[in-house]
Amino acid sequence: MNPAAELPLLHDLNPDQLAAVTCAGSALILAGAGSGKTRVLTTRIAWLIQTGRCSPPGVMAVTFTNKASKEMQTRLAAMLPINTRGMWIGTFHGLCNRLLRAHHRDAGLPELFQIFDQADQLAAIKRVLKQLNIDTERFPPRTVQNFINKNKEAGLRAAKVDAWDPFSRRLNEIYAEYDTQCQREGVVDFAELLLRSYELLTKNALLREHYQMRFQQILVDEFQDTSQLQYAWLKLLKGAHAALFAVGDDDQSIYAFRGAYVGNMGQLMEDLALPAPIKLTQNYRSHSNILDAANAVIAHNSGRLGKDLWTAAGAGEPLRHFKAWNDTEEARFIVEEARTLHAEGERYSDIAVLYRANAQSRAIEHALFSAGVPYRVYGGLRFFERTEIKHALAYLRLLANPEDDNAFLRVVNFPARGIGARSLELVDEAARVGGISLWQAACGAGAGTGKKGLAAFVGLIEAMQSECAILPLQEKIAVVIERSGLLAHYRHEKDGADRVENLEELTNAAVAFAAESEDTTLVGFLGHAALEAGEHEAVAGQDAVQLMTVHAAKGLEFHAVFLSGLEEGLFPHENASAEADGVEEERRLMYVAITRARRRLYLLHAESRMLHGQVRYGIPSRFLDEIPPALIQSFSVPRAPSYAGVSMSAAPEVTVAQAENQPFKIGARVTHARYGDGVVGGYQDQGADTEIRVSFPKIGDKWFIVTLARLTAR
DNA sequence: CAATCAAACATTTTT
DNA sequence: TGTTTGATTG
Repeated sequence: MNPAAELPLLHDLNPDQLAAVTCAGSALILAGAGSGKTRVLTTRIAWLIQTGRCSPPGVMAVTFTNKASKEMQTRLAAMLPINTRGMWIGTFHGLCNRLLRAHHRDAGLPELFQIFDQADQLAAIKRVLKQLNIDTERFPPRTVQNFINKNKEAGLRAAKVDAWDPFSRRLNEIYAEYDTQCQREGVVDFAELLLRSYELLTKNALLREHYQMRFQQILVDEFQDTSQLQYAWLKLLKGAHAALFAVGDDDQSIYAFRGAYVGNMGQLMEDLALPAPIKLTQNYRSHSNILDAANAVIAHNSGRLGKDLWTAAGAGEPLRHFKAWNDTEEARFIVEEARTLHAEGERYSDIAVLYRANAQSRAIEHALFSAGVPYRVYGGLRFFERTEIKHALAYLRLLANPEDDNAFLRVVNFPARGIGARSLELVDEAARVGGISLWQAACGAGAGTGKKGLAAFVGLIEAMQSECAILPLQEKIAVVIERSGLLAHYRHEKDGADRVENLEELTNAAVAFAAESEDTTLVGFLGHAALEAGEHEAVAGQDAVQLMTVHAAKGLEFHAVFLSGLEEGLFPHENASAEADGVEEERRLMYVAITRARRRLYLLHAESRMLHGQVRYGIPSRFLDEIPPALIQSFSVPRAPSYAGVSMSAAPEVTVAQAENQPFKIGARVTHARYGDGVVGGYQDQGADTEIRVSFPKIGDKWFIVTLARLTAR
């Protein structure tokens, strides 16, 4: 036994984990799904420090999500008696932000530079396009945004981009102008955070050497998702002597479309002359039937680093493959099965429904909703992305940095204060001619001409500025949402109650931020808002079925997983076949999906599915065929071909089971599990299902599927 | 300026 | 099919 294993913190690591944790120098860890990756990462940091191999300030640990970085910090705090504050633990973007804040002058940025999120970036691009008088039909803002981000992620400034054809040349001109605008306004987008700090370290030898000296141990999570620029950034920081500990899984690389480059794994081995990756293949999550299925599917990919997952747990249940006639039946199956599982003692929150595309959630939500089964959909708008919050943040940004034209435009006339397109055009003109910001132009216009609205707006911002100057963060926010008129505006709006609540919640967010980060500055909070859009997760304590895309499920696990829509064209998605290695990436996505399940996995496919308002007939996904049949139990519900979607010519079975289809008389008083008392308003045939309309006094009319709705007579 | 309407459109999205 | 975007209109 390795003497190192005497340390309590290394107890019950398996041999591979132990080898990874205690390895010397740089390493690539190939960490399969559910193999204890996070544990290895945090234990290594703790081990490095406890054995005196590294001091806390010598550690940098990089993740992709705030969630992952928080989890790492929490676990470390539990393992180490010391404060983890000396370490740099955070996301790529968070750490770059930190670097640029500390050296803003060297990076050529104003002290209070602001961060654009995707939406801000898009708005800024639209402004550039307008200014350059560019036809947005030929150059859609999204295309421009992709072009800019792709190039930044590849480390290329506009001057370095190879643009030969007229189209890319024009795109590149827009890129250049966009960057100029950002620089003028003192804002950086997400990709810019990376590129700017990379350039800072490249150009500034003193700084580079300082950080290379400081960080002796650099650890990276989800290494397969790094972009080329991120990898270059890591290598730069690593320098000649530090150790780079990269943990990742090439089989779970599903973000190529966002610039992730799996090739970095092979490149790392080559660059650092590493012998072979350390493979963590023991899975602590799933039964072997599930793992065997995952292994079999992913084996169809080429160019893998290569690994098979195994488990000490038993075979477990077979996978269940359900063939539904259509998406409605698929959804109904999920509901019934979820209810059964729940009745058997499973918590709803341990059940997940995964799908390839968000649009698939609707049918499932509808069925769950009608049946009164609690559920939660991941992936909607997050807190800091809500319009009312963005408005409030824009006011705050304007206070911190009046040059921010994006923020200016967002709030100059919101709430409406009589500043129309005409006035704004004049301001815009003045700004362009004078080479000044909209804010400066507005100050001039407000004072000089008789533009009352503008003068009032300028006065308002200035008043808020002086009023807020000495207030603590949360009071600044309170003042801004009040004085700006945002609160009043939403209070008067009919459906504004939620928005008012969110605005008030913003002050709480500020308090929480100040407490957690010990940063009480406005700019600190704004950075936090841009880099951490807020939680996506379910409210703790609420027991609900989890609905999400397969992408969103990465890193999560559930007792039971329903994988819906396993049809050619949907999963693998039809667009994927056009992309290089597209199908292989879809297969990795399938691999991620399968490995989410602990005990039970349902594979669902529907013969016909309503897609974009049209019935589409799908053949079962090739991925189903790639799973050994011995692992699968297949079944379906026999059904007469009377469903309109299946056969247009078949006569509808109107006379069958009429009583069962319409269990309540119209006008009957019923009670619903969720909505309480109501009155039956009518019925409607919806393909295979009959729907019932119930009027609730407070809520209004609701439609339910008769066979699913939990209605009782009263 | 808000409200309404037709047209376009619909993978995935850690920051 | 359902949502989002933009253009038109009162």
